[in-house]
Amino acid sequence: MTLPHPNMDQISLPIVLGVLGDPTRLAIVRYLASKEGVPLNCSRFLDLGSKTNLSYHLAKLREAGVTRAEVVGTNRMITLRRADLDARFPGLLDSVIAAAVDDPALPAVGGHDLEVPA
Amino acid sequence: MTLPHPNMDQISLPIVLGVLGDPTRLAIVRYLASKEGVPLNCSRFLDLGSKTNLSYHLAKLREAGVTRAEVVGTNRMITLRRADLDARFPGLLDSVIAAAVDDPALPAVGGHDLEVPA
DNA sequence: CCAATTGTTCAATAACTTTTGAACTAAGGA
DNA sequence: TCCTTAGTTCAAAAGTTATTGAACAATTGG
Repeated sequence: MTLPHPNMDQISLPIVLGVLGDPTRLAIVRYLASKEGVPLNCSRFLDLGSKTNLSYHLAKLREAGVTRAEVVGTNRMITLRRADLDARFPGLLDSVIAAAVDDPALPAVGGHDLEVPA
Repeated sequence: MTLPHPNMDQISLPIVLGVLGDPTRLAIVRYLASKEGVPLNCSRFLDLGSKTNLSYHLAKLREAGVTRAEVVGTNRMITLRRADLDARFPGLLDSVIAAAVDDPALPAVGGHDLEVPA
């Protein structure tokens, strides 16, 4: 019931960079960073692709050690592994996120903010 | 006689990350960083692969905007585009290089330091 | 001019990555 | 229990990337 994650010292620089070298995954990371602290479930990202495709990209991010996925009922709550990444590769995540925030070519998540109903 | 390079505003974050997401190319960048200021020709990197394969990887780095290649006689002198990368993605190159320096899994360049003969 | 040096290009192949749809599992609510 | 919601797995197809060797081009030095 818990999903496999690398532990901190198993996180590899080339693998992390390779995984981040994809617009869909960079958009996921950017969105996670913009909602840091809030755990988000997978369907939050459906703007970026089909359910199956997101399952694939989210697995890549998790297996690389970029995100953590917690199983909560039928949901998987996704968070950035910021502390681990900062410890392993100081400054890397911050600079990637800062650059991603400014990148108009990346696809966007959101629009249909279902919260705050009335 | 001059090779094609993207100009600074054409350098793309996902492409740069993708290109750096390869151990051979990361090793090239790490070595360039360790010799910053010194322009190096391609054969400096032959420890990392065949001539043909290096030509491929060096072209990837150049086309992504990570390196600059100047034609000098029959040599191509390779340098990191540090100023451009720092301006476009502040902190990114520094954090990647710092992490690469500490990565024992990356292949190494050097050993046969031909300089300083006697 | 000839030969050596430096690096590129080309075509082939091998190996990986991305995307898709259909089928599936697992939990939760009516 | 049955239905819905959330997400995974699998296999196939499509696309991309990495690696190789042989052939090529350009410059330099003898």
